[in-house]
Amino acid sequence: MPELPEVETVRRGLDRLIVGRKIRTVLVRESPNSFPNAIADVENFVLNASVMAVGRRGKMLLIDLSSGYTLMTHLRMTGQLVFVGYERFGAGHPSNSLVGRLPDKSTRVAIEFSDDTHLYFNDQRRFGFMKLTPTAEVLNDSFMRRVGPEPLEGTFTAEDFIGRMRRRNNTSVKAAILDQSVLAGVGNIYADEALWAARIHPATRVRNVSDAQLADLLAEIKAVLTLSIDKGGSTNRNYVNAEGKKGSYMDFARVFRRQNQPCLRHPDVLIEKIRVAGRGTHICPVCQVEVIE
DNA sequence: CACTTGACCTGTCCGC
DNA sequence: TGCGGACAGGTCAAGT
Repeated sequence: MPELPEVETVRRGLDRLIVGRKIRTVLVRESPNSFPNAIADVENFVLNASVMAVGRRGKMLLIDLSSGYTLMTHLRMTGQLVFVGYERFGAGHPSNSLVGRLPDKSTRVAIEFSDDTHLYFNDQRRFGFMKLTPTAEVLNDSFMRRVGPEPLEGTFTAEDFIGRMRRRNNTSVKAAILDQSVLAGVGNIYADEALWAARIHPATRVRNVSDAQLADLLAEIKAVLTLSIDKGGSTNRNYVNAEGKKGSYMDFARVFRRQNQPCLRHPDVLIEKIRVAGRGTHICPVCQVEVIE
């Protein structure tokens, strides 16, 4: 599921909902990925610790605890982090809502806070993980060492982006912007959206994209990520925020999952779905023409 | 080294 | 209904 806007939406929700709460119990369901740490570490460094801050780097969530440890959490394709407070007992919450049904069969980790509220890590496909790392060693994590700049930070310039893209001159421009070491946070949805906006065919080799086009592409990446954060992210299938609610960006999507619907620039032309870089890819065949040298 | 492909899992959808 | 296959928001380990 989650790309930068979805992970940032979850982060903002958790920042509001769990900071300051103290962990009373942690239940880990058998899973190859969640909590590979020794149980003793969980008991020593998670139980009775309080949540100090919730950060994000690319698609990685960083839940800092008062014990000096961080819960590094990656949602991968279908992960969810949902806080359940007291509302499940209150009026106005339909019993069939996700919040009302948690935990469920895809719950991998259940954290109970000392005030009887809960945080559930749900993950249908079990690609995601939650792992305990000393906060001082978070930056040594292999993902953290390799991940590229945050696209929405002002210090990330077009020159930086062009330089990083040029190292991937021989691959498709879509594969390049999906590469988290080039820049952080772009996934399949926003790659397609930004490439349509910049009028670049996703299969075009980077070497055949001009510097001016790359600068334009970065501007469109920033614009689409910003818009999506504003809409609470995209719910294509499973994504929900920290309150179990869906995002609305898909109502604004211009190409993603709009195959066989008209291009917003060319009402007579239908969006096509093709395969690029091993991923389902949506294009307007008129706006986006592959440049082959 | 750069680049591509398959694997990791579970669930859903589509065609027969 | 049932069954097989393709596909799904990400990343990494192998392969070429």
